[in-house]
Amino acid sequence: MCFTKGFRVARPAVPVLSVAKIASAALAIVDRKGEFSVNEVARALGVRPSSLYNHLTGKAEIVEAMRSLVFQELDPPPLDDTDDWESQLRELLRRYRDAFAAHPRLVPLLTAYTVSSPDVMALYEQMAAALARAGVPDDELLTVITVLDNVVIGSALDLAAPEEVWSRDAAQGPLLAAAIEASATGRERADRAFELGIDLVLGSLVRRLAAG
Amino acid sequence: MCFTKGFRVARPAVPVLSVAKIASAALAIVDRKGEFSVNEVARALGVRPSSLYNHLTGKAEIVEAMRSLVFQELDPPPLDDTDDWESQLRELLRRYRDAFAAHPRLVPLLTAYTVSSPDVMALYEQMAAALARAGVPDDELLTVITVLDNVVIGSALDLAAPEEVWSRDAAQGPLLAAAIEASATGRERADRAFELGIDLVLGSLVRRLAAG
DNA sequence: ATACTCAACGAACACCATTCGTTTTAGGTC
DNA sequence: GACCTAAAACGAATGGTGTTCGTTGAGTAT
Repeated sequence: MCFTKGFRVARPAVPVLSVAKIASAALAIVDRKGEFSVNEVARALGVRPSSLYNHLTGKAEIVEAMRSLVFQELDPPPLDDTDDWESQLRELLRRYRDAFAAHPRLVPLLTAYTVSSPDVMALYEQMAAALARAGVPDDELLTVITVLDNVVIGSALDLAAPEEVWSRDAAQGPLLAAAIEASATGRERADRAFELGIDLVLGSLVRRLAAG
Repeated sequence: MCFTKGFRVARPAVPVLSVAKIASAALAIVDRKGEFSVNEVARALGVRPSSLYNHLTGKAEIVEAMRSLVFQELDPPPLDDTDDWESQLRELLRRYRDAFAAHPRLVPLLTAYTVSSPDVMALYEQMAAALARAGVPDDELLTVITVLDNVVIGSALDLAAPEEVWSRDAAQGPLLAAAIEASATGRERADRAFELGIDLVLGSLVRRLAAG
Protein backbone atom coordinates (compact mmCIF):
# COMPACT_ATOMS: atom_id res chain seq x y z
CA MET A 1 0.00 0.00 0.00
CA CYS A 2 1.26 3.36 -0.95
CA PHE A 3 -0.28 6.40 0.74
CA THR A 4 2.17 9.12 -0.11
CA LYS A 5 3.08 9.43 -3.74
CA GLY A 6 6.74 10.18 -3.12
CA PHE A 7 7.31 7.17 -0.91
CA ARG A 8 10.20 5.11 -2.17
CA VAL A 9 9.26 1.48 -2.51
CA ALA A 10 11.39 -1.58 -3.09
CA ARG A 11 10.31 -1.95 -6.66
CA PRO A 12 8.36 1.01 -8.05
CA ALA A 13 5.50 0.42 -10.49
CA VAL A 14 7.20 2.41 -13.21
CA PRO A 15 11.00 2.14 -13.10
CA VAL A 16 12.76 5.22 -11.83
CA LEU A 17 15.92 4.53 -13.77
CA SER A 18 17.01 3.64 -17.29
CA VAL A 19 20.29 3.82 -19.15
CA ALA A 20 19.07 6.85 -21.07
CA LYS A 21 18.01 8.69 -17.92
CA ILE A 22 21.32 7.92 -16.27
CA ALA A 23 23.21 9.13 -19.31
CA SER A 24 21.40 12.43 -19.57
CA ALA A 25 21.70 13.10 -15.85
CA ALA A 26 25.42 12.44 -16.09
CA LEU A 27 25.68 14.60 -19.20
CA ALA A 28 24.00 17.51 -17.45
CA ILE A 29 26.59 17.28 -14.70
CA VAL A 30 29.48 17.07 -17.15
CA ASP A 31 28.18 20.06 -19.09
CA ARG A 32 28.14 22.01 -15.88
CA LYS A 33 31.33 20.91 -14.15
CA GLY A 34 33.45 19.06 -16.70
CA GLU A 35 33.46 15.86 -14.69
CA PHE A 36 31.09 13.58 -12.85
CA SER A 37 30.97 10.96 -10.14
CA VAL A 38 28.62 8.04 -9.86
CA ASN A 39 27.39 9.43 -6.54
CA GLU A 40 26.51 12.75 -8.11
CA VAL A 41 24.53 11.08 -10.85
CA ALA A 42 22.62 9.04 -8.29
CA ARG A 43 21.92 12.14 -6.23
CA ALA A 44 20.62 13.99 -9.27
CA LEU A 45 18.24 11.11 -9.95
CA GLY A 46 17.11 10.88 -6.34
CA VAL A 47 18.44 7.38 -6.03
CA ARG A 48 21.15 5.46 -4.21
CA PRO A 49 24.41 4.89 -6.11
CA SER A 50 24.08 1.13 -5.97
CA SER A 51 20.79 1.28 -7.86
CA LEU A 52 22.59 2.36 -11.00
CA TYR A 53 24.31 -1.01 -11.15
CA ASN A 54 21.02 -2.66 -12.00
CA HIS A 55 21.19 -0.90 -15.37
CA LEU A 56 24.88 -0.79 -16.23
CA THR A 57 28.11 -2.29 -15.02
CA GLY A 58 30.06 0.76 -13.95
CA LYS A 59 31.29 4.25 -14.56
CA ALA A 60 32.89 3.44 -17.89
CA GLU A 61 29.54 2.35 -19.20
CA ILE A 62 27.99 5.64 -18.15
CA VAL A 63 30.56 7.38 -20.31
CA GLU A 64 29.71 5.07 -23.19
CA ALA A 65 26.03 5.84 -22.68
CA MET A 66 26.78 9.54 -22.86
CA ARG A 67 28.67 9.00 -26.11
CA SER A 68 25.66 7.27 -27.62
CA LEU A 69 23.29 9.92 -26.35
CA VAL A 70 25.29 12.71 -27.87
CA PHE A 71 25.43 11.04 -31.25
CA GLN A 72 21.74 10.25 -31.18
CA GLU A 73 20.87 13.84 -30.33
CA LEU A 74 22.52 14.78 -33.59
CA ASP A 75 19.98 15.34 -36.33
CA PRO A 76 20.71 13.03 -39.24
CA PRO A 77 19.25 14.70 -42.30
CA PRO A 78 19.52 12.12 -45.07
CA LEU A 79 22.55 12.71 -47.20
CA ASP A 80 21.76 13.94 -50.65
CA ASP A 81 23.27 11.40 -52.96
CA THR A 82 23.24 13.79 -55.87
CA ASP A 83 25.79 15.98 -54.12
CA ASP A 84 29.40 15.63 -55.08
CA TRP A 85 31.54 13.55 -52.75
CA GLU A 86 33.40 16.56 -51.41
CA SER A 87 30.43 18.47 -50.05
CA GLN A 88 29.03 15.21 -48.78
CA LEU A 89 32.21 14.49 -46.88
CA ARG A 90 32.24 18.04 -45.57
CA GLU A 91 28.75 17.55 -44.25
CA LEU A 92 29.69 14.31 -42.53
CA LEU A 93 32.70 15.85 -40.87
CA ARG A 94 30.77 18.88 -39.74
CA ARG A 95 28.09 16.68 -38.25
CA TYR A 96 30.73 14.60 -36.52
CA ARG A 97 32.24 17.63 -34.92
CA ASP A 98 28.87 19.18 -34.09
CA ALA A 99 28.12 16.16 -31.94
CA PHE A 100 31.13 17.02 -29.82
CA ALA A 101 30.61 20.77 -30.03
CA ALA A 102 27.24 20.49 -28.31
CA HIS A 103 28.99 19.17 -25.19
CA PRO A 104 32.59 20.35 -25.25
CA ARG A 105 33.42 19.35 -21.70
CA LEU A 106 32.47 15.78 -22.43
CA VAL A 107 35.17 15.40 -25.05
CA PRO A 108 38.14 14.87 -22.72
CA LEU A 109 36.18 12.14 -20.94
CA LEU A 110 35.46 10.42 -24.22
CA THR A 111 39.12 10.37 -25.18
CA ALA A 112 40.11 9.08 -21.76
CA TYR A 113 37.73 6.13 -21.94
CA THR A 114 38.54 5.33 -25.56
CA VAL A 115 36.03 2.90 -26.89
CA SER A 116 34.43 3.49 -30.23
CA SER A 117 30.67 3.15 -30.56
CA PRO A 118 28.62 1.79 -33.47
CA ASP A 119 27.28 5.27 -34.16
CA VAL A 120 30.76 6.55 -34.87
CA MET A 121 31.64 3.49 -36.91
CA ALA A 122 28.55 4.09 -39.04
CA LEU A 123 29.81 7.59 -39.71
CA TYR A 124 33.16 6.17 -40.77
CA GLU A 125 31.41 3.85 -43.16
CA GLN A 126 29.70 6.78 -44.82
CA MET A 127 33.01 8.58 -45.09
CA ALA A 128 34.52 5.49 -46.64
CA ALA A 129 31.73 5.49 -49.21
CA ALA A 130 32.31 9.10 -50.16
CA LEU A 131 36.05 8.63 -50.40
CA ALA A 132 35.74 5.47 -52.44
CA ARG A 133 33.49 7.30 -54.86
CA ALA A 134 36.08 10.04 -55.02
CA GLY A 135 38.62 7.51 -56.22
CA VAL A 136 40.80 6.99 -53.16
CA PRO A 137 42.47 3.60 -53.61
CA ASP A 138 41.53 0.84 -51.18
CA ASP A 139 44.89 0.59 -49.46
CA GLU A 140 44.87 4.30 -48.64
CA LEU A 141 41.28 4.63 -47.57
CA LEU A 142 41.87 3.94 -43.89
CA THR A 143 44.81 6.31 -43.77
CA VAL A 144 42.71 9.13 -45.19
CA ILE A 145 39.88 8.37 -42.82
CA THR A 146 42.30 8.44 -39.93
CA VAL A 147 43.55 11.83 -41.03
CA LEU A 148 40.03 13.21 -41.13
CA ASP A 149 39.28 11.65 -37.79
CA ASN A 150 42.37 13.21 -36.29
CA VAL A 151 41.32 16.64 -37.48
CA VAL A 152 37.85 16.24 -36.05
CA ILE A 153 39.01 14.90 -32.69
CA GLY A 154 41.70 17.54 -32.44
CA SER A 155 39.17 20.25 -33.19
CA ALA A 156 36.72 18.78 -30.71
CA LEU A 157 39.30 18.81 -27.94
CA ASP A 158 40.14 22.35 -28.88
CA LEU A 159 36.58 23.27 -27.98
CA ALA A 160 37.20 22.21 -24.41
CA ALA A 161 40.44 24.15 -24.10
CA PRO A 162 40.28 26.83 -21.44
CA GLU A 163 40.24 30.36 -22.76
CA GLU A 164 43.50 31.31 -21.11
CA VAL A 165 45.57 28.89 -23.17
CA TRP A 166 45.39 31.26 -26.10
CA SER A 167 45.95 34.41 -24.09
CA ARG A 168 48.65 37.01 -24.57
CA ASP A 169 49.97 36.14 -21.11
CA ALA A 170 50.60 32.52 -22.01
CA ALA A 171 52.56 33.35 -25.16
CA GLN A 172 56.27 32.72 -24.90
CA GLY A 173 57.30 35.17 -27.60
CA PRO A 174 56.29 38.26 -29.55
CA LEU A 175 55.04 36.59 -32.70
CA LEU A 176 52.52 34.37 -30.99
CA ALA A 177 51.43 37.23 -28.76
CA ALA A 178 50.74 39.37 -31.78
CA ALA A 179 48.94 36.53 -33.50
CA ILE A 180 46.68 36.07 -30.48
CA GLU A 181 46.00 39.79 -30.42
CA ALA A 182 44.96 39.82 -34.07
CA SER A 183 42.76 36.73 -34.01
CA ALA A 184 39.24 35.83 -33.04
CA THR A 185 38.74 34.34 -29.58
CA GLY A 186 36.92 31.48 -27.95
CA ARG A 187 34.40 29.53 -29.90
CA GLU A 188 34.88 31.49 -33.09
CA ARG A 189 38.60 30.76 -33.15
CA ALA A 190 37.90 27.07 -32.74
CA ASP A 191 35.22 27.07 -35.41
CA ARG A 192 37.42 28.83 -37.94
CA ALA A 193 40.28 26.46 -37.29
CA PHE A 194 38.04 23.48 -37.88
CA GLU A 195 36.71 24.87 -41.15
CA LEU A 196 40.17 25.80 -42.33
CA GLY A 197 41.44 22.40 -41.32
CA ILE A 198 39.02 20.47 -43.51
CA ASP A 199 39.43 23.06 -46.27
CA LEU A 200 43.15 22.46 -46.37
CA VAL A 201 42.95 18.68 -46.12
CA LEU A 202 40.19 18.29 -48.67
CA GLY A 203 41.82 20.84 -50.95
CA SER A 204 44.97 18.77 -51.20
CA LEU A 205 42.96 15.61 -51.51
CA VAL A 206 41.00 16.92 -54.48
CA ARG A 207 44.15 18.03 -56.21
CA ARG A 208 45.92 14.72 -55.70
CA LEU A 209 42.96 12.75 -56.98
CA ALA A 210 42.69 14.97 -60.02
CA ALA A 211 46.37 14.40 -60.70
CA GLY A 212 45.76 10.64 -60.45
CA MET B 1 73.15 7.63 13.86
CA CYS B 2 72.32 5.30 11.11
CA PHE B 3 73.36 1.71 11.45
CA THR B 4 71.40 0.01 8.73
CA LYS B 5 71.60 1.63 5.35
CA GLY B 6 67.97 1.06 4.48
CA PHE B 7 66.62 2.58 7.65
CA ARG B 8 64.08 5.27 6.87
CA VAL B 9 64.75 8.43 8.85
CA ALA B 10 62.65 11.51 9.35
CA ARG B 11 64.73 13.68 7.13
CA PRO B 12 67.32 11.81 5.10
CA ALA B 13 70.71 13.34 4.36
CA VAL B 14 70.07 13.19 0.66
CA PRO B 15 66.43 13.71 -0.24
CA VAL B 16 64.60 10.61 -1.40
CA LEU B 17 62.16 12.57 -3.49
CA SER B 18 62.15 15.30 -6.09
CA VAL B 19 59.64 16.52 -8.62
CA ALA B 20 61.60 14.86 -11.40
CA LYS B 21 61.75 11.53 -9.58
CA ILE B 22 58.04 11.67 -8.86
CA ALA B 23 57.29 12.48 -12.48
CA SER B 24 59.31 9.65 -13.89
CA ALA B 25 57.92 7.14 -11.42
CA ALA B 26 54.41 8.25 -12.36
CA LEU B 27 55.30 8.11 -16.05
CA ALA B 28 56.52 4.54 -15.73
CA ILE B 29 53.19 3.57 -14.20
CA VAL B 30 51.21 5.39 -16.89
CA ASP B 31 53.28 3.74 -19.62
CA ARG B 32 52.43 0.39 -18.11
CA LYS B 33 48.79 0.79 -17.11
CA GLY B 34 47.45 3.92 -18.77
CA GLU B 35 46.59 5.55 -15.46
CA PHE B 36 48.11 6.23 -12.09
CA SER B 37 47.20 7.00 -8.52
CA VAL B 38 49.14 9.03 -6.01
CA ASN B 39 49.36 5.97 -3.79
CA GLU B 40 50.89 3.89 -6.55
CA VAL B 41 53.52 6.53 -7.23
CA ALA B 42 54.38 6.66 -3.54
CA ARG B 43 54.60 2.88 -3.37
CA ALA B 44 56.91 2.79 -6.40
CA LEU B 45 59.19 5.28 -4.68
CA GLY B 46 59.14 3.43 -1.37
CA VAL B 47 57.54 6.36 0.37
CA ARG B 48 54.27 7.31 2.04
CA PRO B 49 51.73 9.17 -0.13
CA SER B 50 51.74 12.22 2.11
CA SER B 51 55.46 12.71 1.51
CA LEU B 52 54.80 13.68 -2.09
CA TYR B 53 52.99 16.77 -0.90
CA ASN B 54 56.25 18.24 0.29
CA HIS B 55 57.27 18.56 -3.35
CA LEU B 56 54.06 19.36 -5.19
CA THR B 57 50.51 20.34 -4.42
CA GLY B 58 48.53 17.42 -5.80
CA LYS B 59 47.80 14.98 -8.54
CA ALA B 60 47.28 17.64 -11.19
CA GLU B 61 50.80 18.85 -10.63
CA ILE B 62 52.15 15.35 -11.11
CA VAL B 63 50.52 15.33 -14.53
CA GLU B 64 52.06 18.70 -15.30
CA ALA B 65 55.45 17.37 -14.21
CA MET B 66 55.04 14.42 -16.56
CA ARG B 67 54.25 16.80 -19.39
CA SER B 68 57.44 18.74 -18.74
CA LEU B 69 59.47 15.57 -18.45
CA VAL B 70 58.24 14.26 -21.77
CA PHE B 71 59.04 17.48 -23.57
CA GLN B 72 62.46 17.69 -21.98
CA GLU B 73 63.26 14.13 -22.99
CA LEU B 74 62.80 15.27 -26.55
CA ASP B 75 66.12 16.00 -28.24
CA PRO B 76 66.13 19.58 -29.46
CA PRO B 77 68.57 19.70 -32.40
CA PRO B 78 68.93 23.38 -33.23
CA LEU B 79 66.77 24.29 -36.18
CA ASP B 80 68.70 25.04 -39.31
CA ASP B 81 67.74 28.57 -40.25
CA THR B 82 68.85 28.08 -43.83
CA ASP B 83 66.12 25.52 -44.38
CA ASP B 84 62.95 26.64 -46.04
CA TRP B 85 60.01 27.36 -43.76
CA GLU B 86 58.13 24.29 -44.88
CA SER B 87 60.67 21.68 -43.89
CA GLN B 88 61.31 23.63 -40.74
CA LEU B 89 57.64 23.53 -39.83
CA ARG B 90 57.52 19.85 -40.69
CA GLU B 91 60.37 19.23 -38.30
CA LEU B 92 58.67 21.15 -35.52
CA LEU B 93 55.43 19.25 -35.95
CA ARG B 94 57.18 15.92 -36.06
CA ARG B 95 59.08 16.74 -32.90
CA TYR B 96 55.89 17.82 -31.23
CA ARG B 97 54.21 14.56 -32.05
CA ASP B 98 57.26 12.51 -31.18
CA ALA B 99 57.07 13.85 -27.66
CA PHE B 100 53.63 12.27 -27.36
CA ALA B 101 54.49 9.19 -29.35
CA ALA B 102 57.12 8.14 -26.82
CA HIS B 103 54.38 7.80 -24.20
CA PRO B 104 51.06 7.23 -25.97
CA ARG B 105 49.09 6.30 -22.88
CA LEU B 106 49.98 9.58 -21.26
CA VAL B 107 48.21 11.57 -23.96
CA PRO B 108 44.64 11.12 -22.72
CA LEU B 109 45.74 12.27 -19.27
CA LEU B 110 47.34 15.38 -20.74
CA THR B 111 44.19 16.29 -22.61
CA ALA B 112 42.04 15.68 -19.56
CA TYR B 113 44.12 18.01 -17.40
CA THR B 114 44.38 20.69 -20.06
CA VAL B 115 46.93 23.19 -19.01
CA SER B 116 49.48 24.48 -21.43
CA SER B 117 53.10 24.49 -20.41
CA PRO B 118 55.87 26.91 -21.41
CA ASP B 119 57.58 24.13 -23.35
CA VAL B 120 54.59 23.80 -25.65
CA MET B 121 54.15 27.52 -25.95
CA ALA B 122 57.79 27.84 -27.02
CA LEU B 123 57.07 25.35 -29.77
CA TYR B 124 54.10 27.42 -30.89
CA GLU B 125 56.29 30.50 -31.04
CA GLN B 126 58.69 28.72 -33.37
CA MET B 127 55.82 27.65 -35.56
CA ALA B 128 54.57 31.20 -35.62
CA ALA B 129 58.00 32.32 -36.78
CA ALA B 130 58.08 29.83 -39.62
CA LEU B 131 54.57 30.69 -40.72
CA ALA B 132 55.20 34.40 -40.57
CA ARG B 133 58.26 33.93 -42.76
CA ALA B 134 56.08 31.94 -45.12
CA GLY B 135 53.82 34.95 -45.51
CA VAL B 136 50.78 33.97 -43.50
CA PRO B 137 49.03 37.22 -42.56
CA ASP B 138 48.91 38.19 -38.90
CA ASP B 139 45.20 37.79 -38.44
CA GLU B 140 45.27 34.24 -39.76
CA LEU B 141 48.38 33.06 -37.97
CA LEU B 142 46.61 31.77 -34.88
CA THR B 143 44.01 29.96 -36.94
CA VAL B 144 46.68 28.14 -38.92
CA ILE B 145 48.57 27.26 -35.75
CA THR B 146 45.39 25.89 -34.24
CA VAL B 147 44.84 23.74 -37.31
CA LEU B 148 48.33 22.30 -37.02
CA ASP B 149 47.90 21.79 -33.30
CA ASN B 150 44.63 19.96 -33.90
CA VAL B 151 46.30 17.60 -36.34
CA VAL B 152 49.13 16.86 -33.92
CA ILE B 153 46.87 16.33 -30.92
CA GLY B 154 44.49 14.21 -32.94
CA SER B 155 47.35 12.09 -34.20
CA ALA B 156 48.77 11.78 -30.71
CA LEU B 157 45.48 10.55 -29.32
CA ASP B 158 45.28 8.13 -32.19
CA LEU B 159 48.46 6.55 -30.87
CA ALA B 160 46.68 5.66 -27.66
CA ALA B 161 43.69 4.15 -29.42
CA PRO B 162 43.27 0.45 -28.68
CA GLU B 163 44.07 -1.83 -31.55
CA GLU B 164 40.56 -3.20 -31.80
CA VAL B 165 39.01 0.14 -32.78
CA TRP B 166 40.34 -0.33 -36.30
CA SER B 167 39.47 -3.98 -36.53
CA ARG B 168 37.28 -5.70 -39.08
CA ASP B 169 34.89 -6.67 -36.28
CA ALA B 170 34.24 -3.07 -35.32
CA ALA B 171 33.43 -1.97 -38.86
CA GLN B 172 29.75 -1.25 -39.48
CA GLY B 173 29.85 -1.80 -43.22
CA PRO B 174 31.67 -3.48 -46.07
CA LEU B 175 33.66 -0.51 -47.32
CA LEU B 176 35.31 0.22 -44.00
CA ALA B 177 35.91 -3.47 -43.41
CA ALA B 178 37.69 -3.75 -46.74
CA ALA B 179 39.67 -0.60 -46.03
CA ILE B 180 40.84 -2.00 -42.71
CA GLU B 181 41.81 -5.24 -44.40
CA ALA B 182 43.90 -3.45 -47.00
CA SER B 183 45.70 -1.08 -44.65
CA ALA B 184 48.66 -1.13 -42.34
CA THR B 185 47.92 -1.74 -38.67
CA GLY B 186 48.84 -0.34 -35.29
CA ARG B 187 51.67 2.08 -35.01
CA GLU B 188 52.38 2.15 -38.72
CA ARG B 189 48.82 3.14 -39.55
CA ALA B 190 49.02 5.98 -37.06
CA ASP B 191 52.39 7.14 -38.35
CA ARG B 192 51.23 7.20 -41.94
CA ALA B 193 48.10 9.12 -41.07
CA PHE B 194 50.16 11.71 -39.26
CA GLU B 195 52.54 12.15 -42.18
CA LEU B 196 49.72 12.30 -44.67
CA GLY B 197 47.89 14.78 -42.47
CA ILE B 198 50.68 17.32 -42.42
CA ASP B 199 51.38 16.64 -46.11
CA LEU B 200 47.84 17.56 -47.02
CA VAL B 201 47.62 20.58 -44.75
CA LEU B 202 50.98 22.00 -45.70
CA GLY B 203 50.37 21.21 -49.37
CA SER B 204 47.27 23.38 -49.44
CA LEU B 205 49.00 26.03 -47.39
CA VAL B 206 51.89 26.30 -49.82
CA ARG B 207 49.56 26.54 -52.74
CA ARG B 208 47.42 29.23 -51.16
CA LEU B 209 50.43 31.30 -50.22
CA ALA B 210 51.85 30.99 -53.71
CA ALA B 211 48.50 32.15 -55.11
CA GLY B 212 48.70 35.19 -52.80
C1' DA C 1 -1.84 -18.95 -4.08
C1' DT C 2 2.98 -19.59 -5.39
C1' DA C 3 7.10 -18.91 -7.42
C1' DC C 4 10.15 -15.94 -9.71
C1' DT C 5 12.08 -11.76 -11.36
C1' DC C 6 13.05 -7.03 -11.24
C1' DA C 7 14.62 -2.79 -9.36
C1' DA C 8 15.01 -0.39 -5.60
C1' DC C 9 17.66 -0.18 -0.90
C1' DG C 10 21.43 -0.15 2.84
C1' DA C 11 25.65 -1.83 4.61
C1' DA C 12 30.13 -2.67 3.77
C1' DC C 13 34.73 -2.54 1.27
C1' DA C 14 38.95 -1.09 -0.52
C1' DC C 15 40.94 2.57 -2.40
C1' DC C 16 41.70 7.37 -3.34
C1' DA C 17 43.49 12.30 -2.81
C1' DT C 18 44.46 15.29 0.59
C1' DT C 19 45.38 17.63 5.30
C1' DC C 20 47.62 18.09 9.47
C1' DG C 21 50.42 17.48 13.27
C1' DT C 22 54.77 15.09 14.57
C1' DT C 23 59.46 13.81 14.29
C1' DT C 24 63.96 13.93 13.00
C1' DT C 25 67.56 15.96 10.50
C1' DA C 26 70.45 19.63 7.92
C1' DG C 27 72.14 23.99 7.60
C1' DG C 28 72.97 28.49 9.17
C1' DT C 29 73.85 32.01 13.20
C1' DC C 30 75.31 33.66 17.40
C1' DG D 1 79.03 24.00 20.46
C1' DA D 2 74.22 25.67 21.31
C1' DC D 3 70.21 27.30 19.13
C1' DC D 4 66.94 28.17 15.69
C1' DT D 5 64.65 27.46 11.50
C1' DA D 6 63.39 25.03 7.55
C1' DA D 7 63.13 20.74 5.12
C1' DA D 8 61.50 16.22 4.36
C1' DA D 9 60.09 12.27 5.90
C1' DC D 10 56.15 9.88 8.69
C1' DG D 11 51.40 8.33 10.60
C1' DA D 12 46.78 9.17 11.53
C1' DA D 13 42.63 10.79 10.04
C1' DT D 14 39.01 12.62 6.80
C1' DG D 15 35.66 12.59 3.38
C1' DG D 16 34.89 11.02 -1.02
C1' DT D 17 34.84 7.28 -4.82
C1' DG D 18 33.51 3.17 -7.38
C1' DT D 19 31.74 -1.19 -6.56
C1' DT D 20 29.74 -5.62 -4.45
C1' DC D 21 26.39 -8.07 -2.17
C1' DG D 22 22.57 -9.48 0.45
C1' DT D 23 17.80 -7.86 1.38
C1' DT D 24 13.28 -6.31 0.37
C1' DG D 25 8.99 -6.01 -1.62
C1' DA D 26 6.07 -5.11 -5.69
C1' DG D 27 4.83 -6.96 -10.25
C1' DT D 28 4.00 -10.87 -13.30
C1' DA D 29 3.27 -15.54 -14.77
C1' DT D 30 1.88 -19.98 -13.61
